[in-house]
Amino acid sequence: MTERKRQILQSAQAILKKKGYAATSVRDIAKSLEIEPASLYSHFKSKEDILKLTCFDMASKFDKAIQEINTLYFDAEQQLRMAIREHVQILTSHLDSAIIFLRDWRNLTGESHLKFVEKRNSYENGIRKIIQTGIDEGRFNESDIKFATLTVLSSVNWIVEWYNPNGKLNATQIAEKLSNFILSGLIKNKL
Amino acid sequence: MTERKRQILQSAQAILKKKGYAATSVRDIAKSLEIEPASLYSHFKSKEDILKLTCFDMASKFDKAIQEINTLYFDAEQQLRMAIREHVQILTSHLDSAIIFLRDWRNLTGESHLKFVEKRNSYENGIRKIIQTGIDEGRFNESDIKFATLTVLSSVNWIVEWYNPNGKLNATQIAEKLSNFILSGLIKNKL
DNA sequence: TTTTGCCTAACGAACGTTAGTTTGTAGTCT
DNA sequence: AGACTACAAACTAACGTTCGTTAGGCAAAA
Repeated sequence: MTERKRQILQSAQAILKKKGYAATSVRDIAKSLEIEPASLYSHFKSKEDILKLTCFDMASKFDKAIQEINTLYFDAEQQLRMAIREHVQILTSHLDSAIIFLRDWRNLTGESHLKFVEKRNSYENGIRKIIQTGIDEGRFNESDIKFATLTVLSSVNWIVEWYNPNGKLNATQIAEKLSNFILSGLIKNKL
Repeated sequence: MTERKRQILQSAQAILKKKGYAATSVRDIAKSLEIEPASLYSHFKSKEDILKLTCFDMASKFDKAIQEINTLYFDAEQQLRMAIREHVQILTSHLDSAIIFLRDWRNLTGESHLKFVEKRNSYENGIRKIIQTGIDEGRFNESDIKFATLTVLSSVNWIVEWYNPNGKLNATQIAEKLSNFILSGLIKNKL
């Protein structure tokens, strides 16, 4: 990927984040770069190509993170804390892409769509595995595992809806707060 | 609203849910009803009119629920449990509309957009007020109140991403599980 | 006889994309 | 140094399609 291509991609993502993929035209993207619409096709095969690159680039970041964590021999609580920290870190340090990744992946078509869902499920399984370990260890409540996984992911992903890079909480702080909140819901009561 | 209009609205919502507002054409909607695209304009002023009706109809349901709860003299925990139960109930019993409401409100333009955001903030304030009461009562942790509110709403709203009307959990059961999870994150540790 | 619900036909605008060409720049050879 | 080559990155012009929407009319129900 050339420098220029990366530059254009970034500009495109800023607009896609604002307007959403389906509501953004190729002409919108071109205008923000002050080039002609046709010029974009020197860099990308299609409009969907931009979406594809964005979604799969993010997916691979998440994939890499969860795989690393899954190979570490920490206990479930530590693993979950790490996973949440990494997740928040990825989301907040690529906010534009993250929003597109979370909202617009549905616009992927054909094989891309299938592959994306596959990757998403695989990540979800990584999180689920950690929670399952916590239950096996006797540390986490024996709750509905699917339910727990989705609740964890939902609260983490929703961050992009309100996160402000200039706000008082940085990524690490958010991750810690969220971890405390989530773990108090998972960890067995010590009464 | 005539019976026919309601019928068309419902059909439209089923498609909007699947494809998203921006990616759905008026022709798509018409085709599913086996009528001509132009015929839709006997019932609706515009495509956005359909979105507007859907979003504000849902908003008013949420609005009504939170206002009722806010006038009741229960403690914060009870109020929050009620709010979550009502919220889940509304989401799951109007799943198509709920998904459009949550995902596609950004496509509202002009005054509708402003008004919608206003309504959303007002609802958010209702939830925040309950949590604040819990803190004042000394029952909830003195956490970042904005953070807590958003985390509660995120986990509740994410339900629409995985809820299956034919699944083993009904709305009430989901609400209770979620309430337990959320409250264990909010309620002070009794150690 | 008015109203409701749909029709046909068509409008201009915007859409994603293509073909073919020009421009600027960096490196290479004489 | 100056000429030649190669390539990246943009351009102009236009393509066929789809978009949301309107005007005006027709048939059946109230």
